[in-house]
Amino acid sequence: MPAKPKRQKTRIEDIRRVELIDAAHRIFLREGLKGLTTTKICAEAGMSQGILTYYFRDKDEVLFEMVRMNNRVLADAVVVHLRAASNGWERLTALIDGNFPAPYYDRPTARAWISLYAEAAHNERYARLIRPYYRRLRSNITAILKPVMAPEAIDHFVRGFAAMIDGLWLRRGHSETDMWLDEAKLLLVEYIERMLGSEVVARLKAG
Amino acid sequence: MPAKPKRQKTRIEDIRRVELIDAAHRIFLREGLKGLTTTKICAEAGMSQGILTYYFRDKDEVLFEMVRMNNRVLADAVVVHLRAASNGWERLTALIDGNFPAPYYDRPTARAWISLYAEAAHNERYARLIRPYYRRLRSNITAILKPVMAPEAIDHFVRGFAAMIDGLWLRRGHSETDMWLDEAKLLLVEYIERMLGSEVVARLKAG
DNA sequence: CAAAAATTTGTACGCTCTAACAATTTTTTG
DNA sequence: CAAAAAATTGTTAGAGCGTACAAATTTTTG
Repeated sequence: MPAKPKRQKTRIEDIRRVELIDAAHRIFLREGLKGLTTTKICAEAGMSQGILTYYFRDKDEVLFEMVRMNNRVLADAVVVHLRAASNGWERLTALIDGNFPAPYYDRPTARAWISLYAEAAHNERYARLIRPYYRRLRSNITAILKPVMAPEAIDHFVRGFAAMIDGLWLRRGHSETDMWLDEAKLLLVEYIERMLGSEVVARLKAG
Repeated sequence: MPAKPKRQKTRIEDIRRVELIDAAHRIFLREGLKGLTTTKICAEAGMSQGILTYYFRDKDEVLFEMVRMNNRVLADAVVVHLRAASNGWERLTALIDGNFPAPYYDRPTARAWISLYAEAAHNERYARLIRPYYRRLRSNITAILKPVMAPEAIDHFVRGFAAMIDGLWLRRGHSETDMWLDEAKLLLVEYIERMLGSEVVARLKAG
């Protein structure tokens, strides 16, 4: 057996994979999970049918890579926001900004992700794809609130906060006019303020 | 042309339709919208394949009737709760009870309805099926709050409240343990209390 | 430049689903 | 009870899907 079974790979493999993932992402936003077929992905990428299974095991691997890429981008954005924050309150609002990225809180995006969530409900592999998102949200909030709140109170708050975030995305997908970015962010800020109470908020703003 | 084109129908048509709708409902809760196929519906009802298109135009008509039946049952339950309420505050909590019927706030139910919502996002006919639910919720809340709040404030509140309800259902579908009935109701009651403020709540409880 | 490897194409198989429908059985009617 | 109507069955056509794969093309290698 050779010491170097794989030589330095040409970059074309990486290029094609990214092109296909991008194409899948466009279809996904446009037509949801149901409309995401191999034929459409390849056509959108300007390639022929068979190429997909040459660069990926199957269609799901394209989808999974797409979701992972998205999660990574979102998580990085949150980190950037968090770094810029100078106290607990700003770190909380940074989480809001991170979960509602300005240009992407639109109906197609909301619709697409809802379709993925729906599938995840009956498919464990899809469910595993989504869980990291919540784990990170939970751990971020917990870290921020730990200095100023009791653990059980934090858990209770996180459950409500997470539900609110999900609900605001769901409402966004439901109608073109029923929900919009500023309103969603305002509702979340109000939620934090009223649920934590002015005393905790003051302490958050202090440190 | 005869004066009576349709004579007194035998009840068997109504029986079969209900049986098929019930069967569809069981499949729907068990496997979601994606698992709801004509073959499975008929098998579940103990009939043969072809019978479905004899009593319904197509599969979607079964689904639509199923949803309409469900909406009717839910709406009736809300009305019962509302009748028993003696002031504004109780009417609000009655809405909560109506939207979270004790034995049905479980994972299969949540999953199933999420799958329907996902489809509605890309299918206008499905979307029309769901809208009445929100219209009723909105109009119920508005009627309750009109005496004690400004119209714009009511709209703002309703958007948050509706998002919270949706989010709590979404969270319920996501995991077996992350959300449960008492916690969901508590979060909603807290939401109302904190968002409306003690003064408005006091006035609601007064009348 | 020729051989080998990598890349791309187009086709085709097997699967699942919906809806249509002829054929059959059961029930009602006169 | 026989004819007509209603109810039910089982099959099948047709469309869309994912994936496998042989063949063709392009690029790399020596």
